[in-house]
Amino acid sequence: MDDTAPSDVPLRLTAAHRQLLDQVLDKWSLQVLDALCEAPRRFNELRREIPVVTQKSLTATLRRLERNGMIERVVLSTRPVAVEYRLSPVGAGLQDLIDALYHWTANVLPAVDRARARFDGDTADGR
Amino acid sequence: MDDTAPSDVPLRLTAAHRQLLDQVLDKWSLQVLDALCEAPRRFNELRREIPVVTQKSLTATLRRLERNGMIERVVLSTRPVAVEYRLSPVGAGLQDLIDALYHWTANVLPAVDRARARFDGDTADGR
DNA sequence: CCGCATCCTAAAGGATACTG
DNA sequence: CAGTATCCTTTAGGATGCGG
Repeated sequence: MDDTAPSDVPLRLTAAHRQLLDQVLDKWSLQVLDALCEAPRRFNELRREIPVVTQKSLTATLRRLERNGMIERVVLSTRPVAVEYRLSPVGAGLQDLIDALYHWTANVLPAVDRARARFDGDTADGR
Repeated sequence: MDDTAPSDVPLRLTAAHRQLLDQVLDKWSLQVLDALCEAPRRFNELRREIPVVTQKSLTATLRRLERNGMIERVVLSTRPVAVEYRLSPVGAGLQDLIDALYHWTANVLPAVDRARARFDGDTADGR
């Protein structure tokens, strides 16, 4: 993976980059990827694990992640049919990023809560 | 900020973490933060820079980021009024993450394009 | 210049029923 | 078990006009 010249890149997100991030970092995708980072999962395992996702949203999310090459869909020829979803090599590269996001949120969450309380308290003054 | 014990955390995203990420990593927020990483901006500067954002969406995004303590809103007492938005200390911690996201997307984008073409080509077979 | 309020459309997403 | 199809509600977000 040629990751040279990390300092002279424009460092602004282009449309193509944002489109990819939008398809991969949305609400449901994050949770699916988070689960698959741990181990491959079957469809209904994900459904149970993700709390309140509907079948429709989960299907759409899995299809989108598959289309973008983040996950692989493996049909096991058992009876009845079983389908397993697992991280692709490309998708596996997301582990570190999700990890970093997790640690960042964990660190700032207290400060964020304070900021929210402060903001919500400022309702009657000179805004 | 105590950033100890990075290895024995459960590493699963909780509802509170995801809610924060949802408020900060959405389509418009990413672009606003990306711009503010470079330098503070005025309202209409952001509007011009973000291409197709409407006033309503930009206002909503800025309010949400301000509420979560990611950015600070500074009213300059000029004539007419000028308002400057800048990254808060907490929000500044996002620079590295946005950076990491950028580099990841830049690296995988070719592979993603291939995956998309392959997926979209598989339309008539046994799916 | 900055932003709020209103209206309205388009898209996401839930509920439910049915199929290989 | 792993979906597809349909309907229907909720929300995001664009357009426009006004106010501080």
